[in-house]
Amino acid sequence: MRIGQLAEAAGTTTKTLRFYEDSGLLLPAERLASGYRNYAEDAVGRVGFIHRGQAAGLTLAQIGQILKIREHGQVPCSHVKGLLGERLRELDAQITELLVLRETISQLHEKASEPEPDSCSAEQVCRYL
Amino acid sequence: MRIGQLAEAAGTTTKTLRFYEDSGLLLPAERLASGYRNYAEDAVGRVGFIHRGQAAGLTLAQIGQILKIREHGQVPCSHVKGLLGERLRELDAQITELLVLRETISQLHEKASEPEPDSCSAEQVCRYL
DNA sequence: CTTGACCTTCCACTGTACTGGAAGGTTCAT
DNA sequence: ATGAACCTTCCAGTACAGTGGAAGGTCAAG
Repeated sequence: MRIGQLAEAAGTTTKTLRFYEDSGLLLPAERLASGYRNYAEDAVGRVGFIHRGQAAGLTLAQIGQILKIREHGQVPCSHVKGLLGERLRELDAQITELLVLRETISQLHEKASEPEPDSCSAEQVCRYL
Repeated sequence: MRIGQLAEAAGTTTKTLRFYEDSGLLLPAERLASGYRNYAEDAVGRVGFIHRGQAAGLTLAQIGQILKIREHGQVPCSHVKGLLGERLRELDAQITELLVLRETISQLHEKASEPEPDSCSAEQVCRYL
């Protein structure tokens, strides 16, 4: 199948597929006499794997690592487990941080809603921040 | 004060201060005969305001808007309130999204921890994703 | 008079995941 | 034979908030 058909089947664009090849996520495809890329059926699965990895919050670099391990004939299970655990810890930290920030902003927002519409002093930029 | 002293006093770098000037967040400073920037004392407060804005999750562009309003002699209170409200809604959406993602990854991670260390099929890249 | 710390401008690069567009080649239907 | 739809490569740009470095000017101390 040509690149446009793969893009259609995998739910992405030809631009993105070429970008994935440049990034080492897709192996360089076989070429037709015309120079067109000619993909095997399993390419759809590979792109699907990339999408599932992204949905799990992995970066393309991390997904690339998993793919490389698989290409070397090894099973990436434990590596994947490590990545997922790492991602989980990052997420927890990120969520905590955002909750703290939400609290801060919520307080500032309430303060800014108080009925005191005059007298911003000239020296400071804004008494709410 | 020269740029290095302002950077020291405000807890940032000279690079960043010049970048702020280029971005319109700091007004072009007065120059000494040597060409060196010569800042007034209140510049420290202005940089502090930028930092507080960032701590509240505003972008430099949004902080720049507030500063511009102030420069035009107006009070930015209601604008700031609007920005904070907007930021609050964005944060809530972001937090919700991350919690969903956390749940997804948590499940994948548990699945990857199950005691079934053999039999990754050859067709798929990894049975955990 | 030179060394070192400081300053100036300008250009390019960082990371992430693409996206846009130009210039040209291929394939197929009409 | 010509037009549309597809493909190729390569270069550049997006958003964000800076950071790195080169080439050169300034200032005080030794």
